[in-house]
Amino acid sequence: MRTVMMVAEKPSLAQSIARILSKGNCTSRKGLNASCFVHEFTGIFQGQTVRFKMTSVCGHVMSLDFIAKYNNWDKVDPAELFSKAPTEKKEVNPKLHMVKFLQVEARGCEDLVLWLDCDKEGENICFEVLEAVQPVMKTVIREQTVYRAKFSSITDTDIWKAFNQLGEPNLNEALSVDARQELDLRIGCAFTRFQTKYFQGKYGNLDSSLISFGPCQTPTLGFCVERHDKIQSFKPENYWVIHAQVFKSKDNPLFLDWNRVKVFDKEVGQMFVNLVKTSKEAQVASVIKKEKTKPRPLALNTVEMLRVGSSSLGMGPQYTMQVAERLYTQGFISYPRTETTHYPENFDLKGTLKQQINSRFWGEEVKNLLSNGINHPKKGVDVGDHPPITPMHSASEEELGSDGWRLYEYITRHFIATVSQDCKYLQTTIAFNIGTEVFTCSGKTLISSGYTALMPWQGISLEEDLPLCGRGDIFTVDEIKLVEMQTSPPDYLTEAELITLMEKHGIGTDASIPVHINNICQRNYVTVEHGRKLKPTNLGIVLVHGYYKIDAELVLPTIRSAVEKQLNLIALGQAHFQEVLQHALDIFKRKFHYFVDSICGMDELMEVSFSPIAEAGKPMSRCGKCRRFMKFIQAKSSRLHCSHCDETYSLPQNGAIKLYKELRCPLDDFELVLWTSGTRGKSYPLCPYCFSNPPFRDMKKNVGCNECSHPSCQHSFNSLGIGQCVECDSGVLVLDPTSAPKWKMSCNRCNVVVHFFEHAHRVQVAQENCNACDALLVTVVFNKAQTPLPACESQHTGCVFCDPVFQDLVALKHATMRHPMHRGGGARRGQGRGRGRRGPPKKPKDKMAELAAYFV
DNA sequence: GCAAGGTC
Repeated sequence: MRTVMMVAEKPSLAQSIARILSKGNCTSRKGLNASCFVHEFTGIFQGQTVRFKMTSVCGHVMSLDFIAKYNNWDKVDPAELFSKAPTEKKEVNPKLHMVKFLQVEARGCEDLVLWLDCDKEGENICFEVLEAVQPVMKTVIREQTVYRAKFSSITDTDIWKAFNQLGEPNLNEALSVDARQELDLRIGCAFTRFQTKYFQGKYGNLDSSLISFGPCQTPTLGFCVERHDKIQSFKPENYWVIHAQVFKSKDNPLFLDWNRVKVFDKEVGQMFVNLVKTSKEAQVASVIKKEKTKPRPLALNTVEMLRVGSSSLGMGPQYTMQVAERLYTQGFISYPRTETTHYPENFDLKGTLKQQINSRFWGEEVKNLLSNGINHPKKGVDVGDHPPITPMHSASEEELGSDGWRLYEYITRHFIATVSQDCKYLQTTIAFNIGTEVFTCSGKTLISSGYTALMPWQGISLEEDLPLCGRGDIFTVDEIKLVEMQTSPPDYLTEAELITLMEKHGIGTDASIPVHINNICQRNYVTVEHGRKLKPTNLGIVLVHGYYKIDAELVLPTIRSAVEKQLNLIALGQAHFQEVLQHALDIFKRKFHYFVDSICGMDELMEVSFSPIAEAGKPMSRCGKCRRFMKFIQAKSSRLHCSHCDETYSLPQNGAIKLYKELRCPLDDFELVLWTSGTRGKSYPLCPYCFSNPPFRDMKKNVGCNECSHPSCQHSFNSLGIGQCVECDSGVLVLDPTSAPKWKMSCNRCNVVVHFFEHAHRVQVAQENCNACDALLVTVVFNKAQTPLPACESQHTGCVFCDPVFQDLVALKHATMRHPMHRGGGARRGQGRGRGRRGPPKKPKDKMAELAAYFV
């Protein structure tokens, strides 16, 4: 039978669409990557009975990157990233084997129906899918075999409509996304690498190890700094108001507001006070009663949820999304990433409501709504992506956990509020004439609380009851005074305000806004203060002021919208992909060169907040080139700096660094340093030069002497390696010569640490191998008086893994069980991830012979 | 190590 393959953007949509098209009659199975499902059913396609296979991807299949050699920060000039550096598409998540999965499922299919989300990104993913599956699909001679389904919501009507009006994927829209990806990659990486390297090499106490730049994150930071500048430049101003107090009966005084509100001149204020004081009476000029409405909220979309999460629940946007994601995958709420604020026409409002009928918190309101009739939701915007966020299932706090419950509670209350009545209240305003001036006071009385019963934090604050009175009534003036006040500065931006600004200027999307905000926090450009207000750091301020000084467009929110306008021309078929891309790259390349040439402008600002690298840090190890002391700089990313050679050498992070006995690397003469991790007590020496410039082809970057394959150096794993790691596949257990008297060997790849021979006087790796397991033998020397060795021997040479004499002196514990020597005989019982038989232990080989071919 | 965009 002819098979039709259909692909959606995510597993949940594949399921929904399959359920609709198969009328609930499909069989489902897991795909080979365990994330995606395949739903199969029989149906009619182009008047023929066919087999449908509905599956999905997980967002983008591919992502763009430079080819590997252009990802070396030390060897590539960032300017090359604008044109010279080739890019390639890589699988977003190689572990998912998405291409393979799609190919396995598509093999033999005759037709492909693309059900990706109906936006430009979705269109782009269509072609990613297409490229993966087309080579394996069955070739048939037919006018069209690839179809695009365009749906505006996930409802039976819309899905069937889309199915019956299949079109074709839009290449231009997909290309506009390709162009956006390439621009973002080239521009972002070029600026980020240049800034990072430039400032890292120049300032010692920078508090970020990465000085990133991006067309979304930089304007986001810009908003925060803009507010900071407003606060800084704020000049308080004095102003004066008249406070008036009147009464009808003395025990019920009324405080009135002046109709002119305030004046900025004290003399003028005093003049008005004098005019007012001519009268001892206040005459009621009018009493106006108005019925007012506070409207129920629109259906909930992502950004509104993020705003409320931040402002009312105290949860940051990134965290709110994590919690929402969990609620969604557990089936408690609908899909949490949507811009839509309008329920689809056939949305089951009552059904959704009924699920909440037994809640002890809002069950009563729900019952009332169901028996008295629900209100029509307000008309919102339907962007055609996903329905608004609603509860899908009743839940309890115990099931969801504290934050999960708080978010669920909000989403549910919000949903019920959207089908509740508006809040209605009566506003009474009494106007008084006192002398020549008019004063008012107003009060509110509730007519019906409506939806605010569910969202009490939005309830109107009721003021004191006003006295009953009518036009012409006379009150006694109790007090008139001129009060001096001061204008106050604005406060730092709250996350909620920032989200609003980003949304308004089109910076990021519902899904990426939290990521950008999180980025500027992680890079230490802003800190989150009390009340989730974002306060820029010195670094953040200097960067933004620097951009303003050099090229303000780099930080203005228009940077994105201008580019997007151009990209849209590609999508509309009015401009060619290459033309637009080249044009934009050209502009940004020039901007980049201008920025590089003008960087001293930013330096002038940096110097105020940060100290030059030459002044920072303390002398530690000697440079192999000039034999002078290099300085150890500990700020954010620790490194060594040689002020004489003006070179900076990076070091491993998250641990302590100290000089290693003034020992030197035999290759470059640099003095070795010792890295010690705090928690696991692992340590290894490293050469500051080799760490960034691996001397051997098989040595990775950023590793210590314990992974160095130098054939004879006393610190390399050739000299100190004992045997294959008991846990990982590629590591070697290396003796830690600094660990005495609590001797240990640790894996040079993973976290395994093996303690042995406590209190031994000396532990040395011998030349011979163990006959049984091929590991190198170890010679241990104990103090004669306290030796744990049999027959008061003070010295013994044997295999750490196999020698019975050593058995009680090596704390191999569970790790032992997986060593080749101890395999079999049930010893591995309960040891979890069995890997099956492995090859013989990798003993450190003698590489002397290979040396010539080896050196780079 | 870098961007922004999908999604898990």
